[in-house]
Amino acid sequence: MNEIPDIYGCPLWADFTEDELSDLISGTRYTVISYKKGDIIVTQGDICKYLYILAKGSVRTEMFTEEGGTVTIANIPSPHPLASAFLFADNNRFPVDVIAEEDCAVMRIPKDEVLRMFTLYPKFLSRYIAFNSNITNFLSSKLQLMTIRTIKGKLAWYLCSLIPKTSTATTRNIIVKPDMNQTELARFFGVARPSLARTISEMERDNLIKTGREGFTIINVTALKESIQTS
Amino acid sequence: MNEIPDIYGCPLWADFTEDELSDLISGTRYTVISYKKGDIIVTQGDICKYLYILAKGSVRTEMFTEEGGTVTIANIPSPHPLASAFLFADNNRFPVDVIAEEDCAVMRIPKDEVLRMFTLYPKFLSRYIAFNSNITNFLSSKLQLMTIRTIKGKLAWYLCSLIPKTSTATTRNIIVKPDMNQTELARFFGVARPSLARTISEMERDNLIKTGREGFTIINVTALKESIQTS
DNA sequence: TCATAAGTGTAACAATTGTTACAGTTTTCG
DNA sequence: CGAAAACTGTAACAATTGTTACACTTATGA
Repeated sequence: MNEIPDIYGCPLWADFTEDELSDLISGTRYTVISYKKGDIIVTQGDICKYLYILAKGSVRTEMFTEEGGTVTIANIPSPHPLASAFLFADNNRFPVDVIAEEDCAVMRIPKDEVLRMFTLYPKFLSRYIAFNSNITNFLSSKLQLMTIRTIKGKLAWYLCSLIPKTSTATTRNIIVKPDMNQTELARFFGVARPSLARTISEMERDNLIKTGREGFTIINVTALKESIQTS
Repeated sequence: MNEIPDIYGCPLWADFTEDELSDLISGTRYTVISYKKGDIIVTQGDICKYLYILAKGSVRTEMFTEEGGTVTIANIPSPHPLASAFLFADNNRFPVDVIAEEDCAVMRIPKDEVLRMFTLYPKFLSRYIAFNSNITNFLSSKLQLMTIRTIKGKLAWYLCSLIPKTSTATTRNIIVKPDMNQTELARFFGVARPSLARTISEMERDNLIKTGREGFTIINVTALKESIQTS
């Protein structure tokens, strides 16, 4: 395990004790491959026969990280699985290139070994499924947001999603506070920052919301929800 | 099994023989619940403790329940799993309401039973993982498309994705043929049909592509790829 | 074959968002 | 505290896309 020290934090065995992990790894057939900065690790169209775990370095790709990962061509840092969703998909080809952004070490576990690990370590199976499920959930909500056409709709959707469940439908003047500032919110929505600011002003003018240091105040939940338009 | 005839075609056991499926189902603890049209099957925020398989009817998922403020996300036909990605996710709460679009029958398998089925039927496990992986891949490519801002970029991305792998980067005049007409393509891109037609005209005018009965002719692959902008 | 439906090309105008620039406010940190 | 940085509000203008309408072409089926 000394050769691959960085994989401890990998979400696939995040909740394992050191002994469990040691047990899991030592009984598994795998290879570790090093890449120089700029090397192509996998090419678009390659068939995915291994579970790839980035142990060192970072790679450049258009894939998604587990949570908060953006659509952009982003650096996936180690330790992180690289292609967990392609290994068992019916179409198991990489849709993108994966390129070493710096010197990398990649742990490569054959598909049948992964299946064996599933049967021997139910906890690993759970984590694997949970990991992919998390990605699905992240992508779903991201896609939901993207299908809303207008900035007004996106903001309304987002603010509504922040309403505590204890509120009733008729509650007025609900205060919600995003954990992002306006600039981050604009990037999250995929819109230009001044455009978001303009929309906020308009919604304030139309008495849908109020803004202040405490966050956003939703004046009329029903009216706000009605301003969500998906097409 | 007579009570739940429609689940045969469920993708989770699409490749099972009738005997295998019979074996799988008969040894499993589950309940079948009927809903009338309009019934709420699950509510946003509910913790997902079961694998839900829609055996009869169809459902729609909505983001918000209050009258007037509903946004339909998707219609799901039977037989289809309803929440396979939420059952094992770290945040295992439904993000949406699920409402019966017509009279429905839902097969409900407890989480621990699903785990037991995984260990007893590796084939079922494979299908379950494949199913979720397929969803992830579908969502990824959909989201990738949605993040391209311009119609020109979307079309360029799509046409490039249709280029056969045998073509080299320098090949010119590649003919690709979408399996959708212009109207369907516009809906696929999430844009208005006349807007797509206008963009096609502009790209023809700019000598990026040609159109004809045989499909699209990509005049210059490199130039086309450069017109993909993700922002 | 011919009437009808479906699909496509185009134009004028409206609506929305992006871009750029700048001023005012708030936060951070030496 | 006070300067610098980060953040926010706003405006003018450009770019893109949506909406609506209509003519034309192609496919379909009685």
